[in-house]
Amino acid sequence: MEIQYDGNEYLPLRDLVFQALRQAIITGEFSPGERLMEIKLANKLGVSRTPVREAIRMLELEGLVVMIPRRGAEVARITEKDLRDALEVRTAIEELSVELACARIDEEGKEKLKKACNEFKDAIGTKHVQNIVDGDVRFHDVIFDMTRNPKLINIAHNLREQVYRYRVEYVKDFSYHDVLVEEHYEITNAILTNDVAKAKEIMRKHLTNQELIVIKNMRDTL
Amino acid sequence: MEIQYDGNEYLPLRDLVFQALRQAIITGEFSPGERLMEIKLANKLGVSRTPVREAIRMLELEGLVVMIPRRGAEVARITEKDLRDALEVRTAIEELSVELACARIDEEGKEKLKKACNEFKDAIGTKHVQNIVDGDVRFHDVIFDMTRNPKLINIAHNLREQVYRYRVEYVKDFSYHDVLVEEHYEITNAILTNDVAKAKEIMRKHLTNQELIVIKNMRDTL
DNA sequence: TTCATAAAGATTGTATATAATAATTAAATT
DNA sequence: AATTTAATTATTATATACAATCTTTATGAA
Repeated sequence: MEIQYDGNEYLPLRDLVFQALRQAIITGEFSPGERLMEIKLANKLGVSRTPVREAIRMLELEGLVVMIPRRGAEVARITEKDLRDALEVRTAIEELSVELACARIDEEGKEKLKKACNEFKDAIGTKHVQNIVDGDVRFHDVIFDMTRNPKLINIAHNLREQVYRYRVEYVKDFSYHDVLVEEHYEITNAILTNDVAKAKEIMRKHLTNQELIVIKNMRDTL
Repeated sequence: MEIQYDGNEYLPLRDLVFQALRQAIITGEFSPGERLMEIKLANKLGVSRTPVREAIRMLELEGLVVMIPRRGAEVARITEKDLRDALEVRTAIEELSVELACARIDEEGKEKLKKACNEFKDAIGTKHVQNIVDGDVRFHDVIFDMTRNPKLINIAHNLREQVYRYRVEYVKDFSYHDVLVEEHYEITNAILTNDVAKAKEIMRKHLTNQELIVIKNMRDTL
């Protein structure tokens, strides 16, 4: 875990700490249930307790840590129900997203979508988990961006974060890779041809598939 | 604005400050664009800057304040686009809610729903704005609760907060009151008879109506 | 007057200090 | 040995102190 200074822009330490801690949590560097102790983290990151505390407050609202009064923060333990709940909402958000994307897409959006779809296929080709996850994130992000609705984007990102750890597990199972690519292409074509109903239908199928597999993987892991 | 100690439970100051500030923002005690200065708030509430700062961090993630680096926090200015964006997502969330409510309702839920629906009618009868707003909140909360999905509930509450100020304005216009009561009854009946399609349809209409009127009111206010 | 510049003050950002509470260990008692 | 109690340590919660930056006011020159 390390603080990343990004470019020349000014960013308060709390934001850098927040990003560092978030990254560590969603990638699994911190295990669920693990306590986040301020002094330890502050020393590790080379800052004082103040920015660490503020970052933890932010992670709490993101749902990535839970606070126990007078005891501190610990990494949120994700239950199967939590996963189902998040995916239930996420499905509705992603369906809305493709609907809005169909309505608001422009030429630039079409190019970006095709590009992201092809790049995901390439990422699958590398058989490298992080590449694949990143490619998937970027594909869905292109669709989110086309909604031009920052609040929607915010919620979608937050829901993704909450299940990120288990989605990575999912991608490790190579047997689903071809289906994933196929579904992305179908979604892309439906949006490009403005077939709203089909786009929503496939997106729903895409996420339902994921849900089943992710939850199965989760059970196996435990 | 005042800190409210709630019962015997222990709650950190930051949470009390957070609730006090949130209340002040959504009720309009603080105007959009107004700066939130730490020392001033700390003195007003009789605490130090630390819990105030932490509360502001939380409000930032809720979208109720925006941070300008090295300048501090100010109450979020809500544009017409912000309202549209929030209501766009809220519609999808509320449609999902009635769908899930239909699937997961039990006897206790049915009673609660009928009760909330009747109490909303009574609240309208009082012609008292705060009563009406509270009654409306409780009605929709009963539906949210029936989803048994805490993440959905969280998101729904957050979206409500972001437009609360303007919804109050909306309720002040008495000419829509009868329609509101009628729509609540229709939604209630559709859920009780498990008519998912109708419940979703009316909920969508209910929110679209609101959107139009709230935005009209907003334009008039400015 | 108007603009530019400098000084003063106000405010946030970060660090540290103190207080209150929780967790752990050691001691004492049964 | 097991259990309770006391003492110690660790940790969070809150308050304050200091540093960096922004804002405002005052001053001077064109």
